[in-house]
Amino acid sequence: MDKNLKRMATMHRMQVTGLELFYKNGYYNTSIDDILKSLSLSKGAFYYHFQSKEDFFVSIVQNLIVRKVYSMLIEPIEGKENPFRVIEKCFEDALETAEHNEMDYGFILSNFISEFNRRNTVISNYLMDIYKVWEVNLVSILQKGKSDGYVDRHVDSEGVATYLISSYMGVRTLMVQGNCRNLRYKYMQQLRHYFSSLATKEIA
Amino acid sequence: MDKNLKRMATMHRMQVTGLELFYKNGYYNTSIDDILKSLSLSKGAFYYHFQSKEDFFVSIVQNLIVRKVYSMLIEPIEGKENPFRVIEKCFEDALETAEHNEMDYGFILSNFISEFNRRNTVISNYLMDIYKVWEVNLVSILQKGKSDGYVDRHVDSEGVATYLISSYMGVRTLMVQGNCRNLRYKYMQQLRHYFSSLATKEIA
DNA sequence: TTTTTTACCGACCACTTGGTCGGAAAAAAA
DNA sequence: TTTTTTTCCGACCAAGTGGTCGGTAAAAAA
Repeated sequence: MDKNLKRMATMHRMQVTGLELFYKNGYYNTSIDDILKSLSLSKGAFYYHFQSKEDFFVSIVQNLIVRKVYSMLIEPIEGKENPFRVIEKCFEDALETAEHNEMDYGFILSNFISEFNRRNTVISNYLMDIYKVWEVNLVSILQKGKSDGYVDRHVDSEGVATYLISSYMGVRTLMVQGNCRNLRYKYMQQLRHYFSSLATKEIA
Repeated sequence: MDKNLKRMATMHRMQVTGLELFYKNGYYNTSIDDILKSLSLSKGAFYYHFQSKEDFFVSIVQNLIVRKVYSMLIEPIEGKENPFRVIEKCFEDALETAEHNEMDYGFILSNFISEFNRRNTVISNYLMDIYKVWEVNLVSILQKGKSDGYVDRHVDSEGVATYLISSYMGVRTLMVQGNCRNLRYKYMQQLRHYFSSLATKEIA
């Protein structure tokens, strides 16, 4: 069941290069030939492993994109500390990584959600699944933050999660055009401001 | 200089239909033939009026997209009232329009910025020009809000503008996937929350 | 060793892409 | 009316597009 190593290896190579180009040029602006050329592989190899361009992309979403988002935005948000500080740190790190990445083309998830919105519901659904996990994760950490006394009890966790995701997706889109450092700084500052309005009002 | 009415009319028809399809399917996923077919016009007509697909799109940006963004997000933000209320109203209206639009494919400006990010700098620049006007407009109304006593003097207007634009672009992207009503509600609620943390701390 | 399966090649297919061009209606100018 | 200019037609082009398919090395099984 795992003896098909060659198979897995080739598929993985294709997926990695595929994602690279799809992310860089967009799905519709990247041909299978482009990917094959940069891998020195042939059409036959591609259609031996994947049924179609769409099938190929779905496999990329489920294998690579999912992991990227998890490791960058979902897994770092855990622990019993102050959720505001945790999210802050997570976003700051993510933005900093993007800022220092010479090859940044925006937030991968948001880019593809935007590109496939209403144009390919199959792919859209897979992408939205990742989004939902992220959202649920944010909500749960905020809820825990309430019982831990960090988050004001009147706060609407789902609303906050939506707002956080929205704003993050937005800055990431803007950051591609340059001026990242400034954008990140301004964004983080306002994020902290926003958070401060959600924290428990201490009388200390 | 304005006697070329026929010319202007045909060009306008092409631009309107072009924008429709570009917005719906994306630039790279829409061919000139698609547009021509839905207009019952020929290639000759197209290349008589426009030099290339790119030139065509630029003209759409400068003639149609600019106006859409202005009328929806820039012009409504004027007046000497409380900037928070004005922006709130403007965003609420914009989101409501989107929500009730059966043919909504997201925020037009953000969609194209995302699609052309780093892939076509010429078009990107024209799009970013619109973004900048929007930003400047938000900043100036916030600054005025300070002297009018609505906005706390310590607030970083540019930071707020960035945060506002980011979050707006983000929700609009999310709204395409449905659940718009809920998203809009949650977003607006958090926006108000955020604003409340920026308002002058009255002791009344 | 022989046989079978896996993995890959690359010519080929029908179709679409952005773009060109000679010409012809239609409209305006003479 | 004739001439000129404007507007548009549609056949055509080279270069792709996603996808198929008969074939073939290499690896695994017999």
